[in-house]
Amino acid sequence: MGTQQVHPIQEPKYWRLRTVLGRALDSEFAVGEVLPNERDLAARFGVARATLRQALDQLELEGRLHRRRGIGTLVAGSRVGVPVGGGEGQEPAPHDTWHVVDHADTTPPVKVLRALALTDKAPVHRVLRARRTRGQVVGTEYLYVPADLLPDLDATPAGAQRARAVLHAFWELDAEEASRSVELGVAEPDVAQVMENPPGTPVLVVTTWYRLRGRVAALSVGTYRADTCRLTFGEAEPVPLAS
Amino acid sequence: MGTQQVHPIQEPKYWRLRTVLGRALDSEFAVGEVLPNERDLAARFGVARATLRQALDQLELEGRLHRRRGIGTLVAGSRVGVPVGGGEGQEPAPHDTWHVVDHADTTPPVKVLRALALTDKAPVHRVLRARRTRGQVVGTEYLYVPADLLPDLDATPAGAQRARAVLHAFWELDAEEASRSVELGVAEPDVAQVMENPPGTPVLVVTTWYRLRGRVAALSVGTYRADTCRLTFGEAEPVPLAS
DNA sequence: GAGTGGTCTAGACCACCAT
DNA sequence: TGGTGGTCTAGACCACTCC
Repeated sequence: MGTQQVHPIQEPKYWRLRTVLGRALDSEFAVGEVLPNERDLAARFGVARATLRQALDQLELEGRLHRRRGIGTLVAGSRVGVPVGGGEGQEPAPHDTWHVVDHADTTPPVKVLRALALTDKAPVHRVLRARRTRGQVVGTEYLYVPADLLPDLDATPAGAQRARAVLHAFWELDAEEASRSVELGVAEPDVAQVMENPPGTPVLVVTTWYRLRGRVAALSVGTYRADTCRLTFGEAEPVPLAS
Repeated sequence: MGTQQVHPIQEPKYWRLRTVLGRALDSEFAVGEVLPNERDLAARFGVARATLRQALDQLELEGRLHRRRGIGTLVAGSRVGVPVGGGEGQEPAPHDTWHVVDHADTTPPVKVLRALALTDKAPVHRVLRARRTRGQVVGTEYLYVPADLLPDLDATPAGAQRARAVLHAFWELDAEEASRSVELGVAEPDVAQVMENPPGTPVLVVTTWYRLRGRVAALSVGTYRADTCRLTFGEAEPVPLAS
């Protein structure tokens, strides 16, 4: 049988490593436990450190590992469910809170301007909030509201105080959440800083269109840590899917 | 001023490169255009190829680039919106179709068993479908239905034919979509093959719980290409957010 | 065969954290 | 001060695609 293949599909080393390490995480490690360091692990499996790191990158994308510089590589627990809408009767749990960070009148990104059908001269409120679950910052949100939607807003306060005023005024408009989308992105430095995360970290970007009197009135762009978050829609899941 | 800092925040080279290349994509390249090859780009920016590739990895995560072995690195268009639920009146567009691939009676993953409150002895239907949008496979779905929910199913057909029979029988139950969640994952080899994608590609994993007569009756696990998909909920967005 | 991205190596140095 | 992960280098070879 001279045509027998030793490598049936030519599986890369790092993918094989990912599988092996993943099984080890299931059977031999507890959540929060620290793995051997990368140099030792690489030596143990007979690969270069860069190859070992490729395998760890995969497991980190899956939310099964956390790596902290100066500390080590830790086994992650299951992701926390973060309600992002759809469930109309959802009352916020006490361990799930918003923390208003800041307000600005800066010009929004071009994408936002286009979605709101505005020119770059139109004044727009931008409110930055951070979302905390069990003490951990899991995500941030930029809310963009055209200023002419809130004519009765007094101009005196600034910063977080003004942000709260904008939020309350916007809530009183009772705009409808018309649509929502989720896609993958990476954390820009501004949100990364709020999320206590390095820039470039994978994030889930949630865009919400608000409608008022048949028109797109406002837009919010939420950014959630992809490593620790599982976004939930509708009611909370009947049974947790923890591993 | 001897304490002046030359590198205020010590920005990594690959992050700076990502920003520079990202701007170049906006201003100097058209969708579908091929970038210079990695060796030339690395030389042009005076970095090692591995560093250049780190920057390209980031841009690929953001869905701004596609890399094809043997071809080159191409500028990606905006992501395609894929409706995944919530919009009750959503009629499927002609360019958005499901293609039933296969049926199996294999034991589901442990996570699924636990969510359905089943033992690993209980027979469960597993239907695999692929979702196509404009000729491109954008995602796959495993639907898990306990066999005792479909007692009237005749046992004769097999493969895709049986899969369709299971789907129709399940639809007639008219189960309620109780909850839904989205998280980040990587493509396992089985779904990667259906999606015409290499294993390890980032994907958005959509889990849907179906409820029937107050009980969790079935579960579906959808897997969508994170590079090309933007998942949409509710109505289609009023204004596309294309760049 | 020539050109592309994908994988892998063996090293080096840096930033961060604990002690 | 020593250990950790993060970054970066300069190469090599492989798999795939097109001509």
